[in-house]
Amino acid sequence: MQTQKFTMSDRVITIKEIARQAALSIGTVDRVLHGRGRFSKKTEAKIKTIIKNTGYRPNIHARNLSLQSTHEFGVIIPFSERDSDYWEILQKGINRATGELSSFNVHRHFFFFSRYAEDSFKEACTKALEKKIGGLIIAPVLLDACRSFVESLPPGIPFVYVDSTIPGTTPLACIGQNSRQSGICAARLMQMLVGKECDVAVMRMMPNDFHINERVEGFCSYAAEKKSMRVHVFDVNGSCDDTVFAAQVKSITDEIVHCKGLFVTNAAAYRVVKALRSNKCAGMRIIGYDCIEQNRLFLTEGFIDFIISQNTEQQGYMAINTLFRHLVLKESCVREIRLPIDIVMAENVSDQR
Amino acid sequence: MQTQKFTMSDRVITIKEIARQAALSIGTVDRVLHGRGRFSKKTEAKIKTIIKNTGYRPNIHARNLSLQSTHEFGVIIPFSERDSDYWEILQKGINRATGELSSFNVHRHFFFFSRYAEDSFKEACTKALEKKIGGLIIAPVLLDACRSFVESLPPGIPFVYVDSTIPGTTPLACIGQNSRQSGICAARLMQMLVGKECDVAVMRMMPNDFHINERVEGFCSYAAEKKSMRVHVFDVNGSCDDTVFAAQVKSITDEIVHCKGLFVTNAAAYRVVKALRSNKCAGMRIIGYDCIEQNRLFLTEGFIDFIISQNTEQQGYMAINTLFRHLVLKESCVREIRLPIDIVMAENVSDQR
DNA sequence: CGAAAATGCGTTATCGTTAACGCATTTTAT
DNA sequence: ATAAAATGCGTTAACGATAACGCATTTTCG
Repeated sequence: MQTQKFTMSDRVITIKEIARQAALSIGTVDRVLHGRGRFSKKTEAKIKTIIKNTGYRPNIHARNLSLQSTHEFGVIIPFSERDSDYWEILQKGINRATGELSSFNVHRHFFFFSRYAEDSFKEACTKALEKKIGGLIIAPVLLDACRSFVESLPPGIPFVYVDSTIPGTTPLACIGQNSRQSGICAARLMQMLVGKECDVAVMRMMPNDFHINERVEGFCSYAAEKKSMRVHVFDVNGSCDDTVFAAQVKSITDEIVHCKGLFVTNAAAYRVVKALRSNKCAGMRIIGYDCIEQNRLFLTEGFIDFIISQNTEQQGYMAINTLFRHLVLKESCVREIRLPIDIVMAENVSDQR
Repeated sequence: MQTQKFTMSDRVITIKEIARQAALSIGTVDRVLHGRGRFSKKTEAKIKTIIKNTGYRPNIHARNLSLQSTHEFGVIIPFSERDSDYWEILQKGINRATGELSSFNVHRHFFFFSRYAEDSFKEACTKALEKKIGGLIIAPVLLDACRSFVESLPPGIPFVYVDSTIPGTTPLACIGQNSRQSGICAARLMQMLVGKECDVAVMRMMPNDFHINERVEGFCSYAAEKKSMRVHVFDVNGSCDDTVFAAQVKSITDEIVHCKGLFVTNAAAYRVVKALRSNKCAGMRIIGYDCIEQNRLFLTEGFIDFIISQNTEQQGYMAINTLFRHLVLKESCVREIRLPIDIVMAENVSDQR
């Protein structure tokens, strides 16, 4: 036998059982449970007491069977521009999760915006609301626009932040990584690569958002504290095409040529490698972010030494899962999920997601 | 509205719908679906055709509601002995998964055995079968005993391997890590720590199972290929108490004192650190395995440089999840799950599971 | 040949939750 | 004062899958 029926002694508490104990009908119990009115204060108290004492938990199967409902989740994230293939990985995790939950009729709808245009964000939000969505996953990269959106959100629509968070707002959960600590990790690894008493360059990718600043700060503070590497920070605009990008990199080549290492503060490490390739910076150690395909390739080929992974796929997966547990299973959830800082190199990239 | 009812156009295929198309009753359809006899070849063919064409998938909620069943999973793993606190982490993952699945009445039952006693393994297996279990999670550390057990298993009881696998057997899935590759990772990291042209020691923990041999092999082959470190392998018995263990380590101190690094091939790194502490091996770089509490502590305190994590917690989680998806949701699953090789150091240990 | 067994099917109650509906009372408004 | 509205409850039909039960036919076998 693969399964066992409940025995009598198991005492599963159902609505019927509550109704029996309260000497009322299941209809009344149901109305109290859902606060749909048509009951007296006295009955409400009586039933709620029984619910507490028995630890009643509704049967999800019966609920879902009865409700016959689909669950539509909205996902408001930047679309993949040149400097943010990153978001594609998040989509993968979201798709994996919704795939696993297809039996529950969970569906996701993407609403993309441009990180550089607040209006496109607002438009994405409007479209999401039009879709009669049950919950939202939001990448709060545009702080102000996002804040005013979530504050205007009708109550009862929960939202989960991925990537970062906005203080003072009330998400169901926020899922992210400790950016400053990841910068510290990068510095530690860099120091191992180049040894102490070296010059290293940091490419602060512009526009420098919250994460990027934190990463730079973490990196620099480690170097300062350990009195090891001399850090030189350069600002590079990442929102341009490859030619312009390469030109930018080339223009600072002379200043970084004496550096033994280079820390690229976002997923653009592969672009830097391409730009440097034909140059005199051969042998320079490179640490970057995010396990996107191009970075993986350069890792295995030895052009990039380390990639710090944000576990983005897992972030997407957990975001959907959090909404699911809250909305479908009606369970409580963890409010803050910190994902580990994954260290990826040529030798362990293959099994990395 | 958080949810939407199906519209007419959605065309959800139910048993009733199949019965209608076949001009039969739902009872007959059900009997065909479950192969419970009492139907003609002709009706069987007719119904199976419709099922294929429509892509019918049973509604899990209705099924589970109707079956009113609990799902009992057996977990056959070594108990935590001195040298394998490792298995406690697996338990954590298993408990996390079963916690999340409590709404589905999924329960796990642990059956522990000693890695050093085949009889205790057989006893654990017998007890598991007595419990009328629907599926099994097995740590196949005792190859022969395990092989003959799974071959004698009544068909219909699926089993999932964690930690490693046994060729030639037919598990539902096997979940593990590429041990050899993890040894290569360790070697790469070690080389970064000590530089080339160094002596390093490997503590091959005995009894040396499959994983441990693979790790050693990976480590040595990297060193040989890169023509970098000179590797010295020492066998150390891990299945003894701290005093005896320390004595063993002490007895080889003279031979390893010139080594700049030490690679401990299982979770016992913290024991080695303790044994070396009062000794002359200060400053020796240490790389070990598994994120157990004692190793985490020594990481943060700087006595251990790197821990290769097998993601054991996740292994436990995925094992339960695999059984769940197969037995409860009746979904197909991935046969081989390779978990990433996680690199843990002081700077990223805190967010690591 | 005739009783017993097997075959091929339909009908129905059940699982727990939901929500529409119905029906007395009681309260509110004109 | 009286119609209209609100209150407080019970009843019931879904939702889809399952499996027990029943009832004709047909087959098997002594």
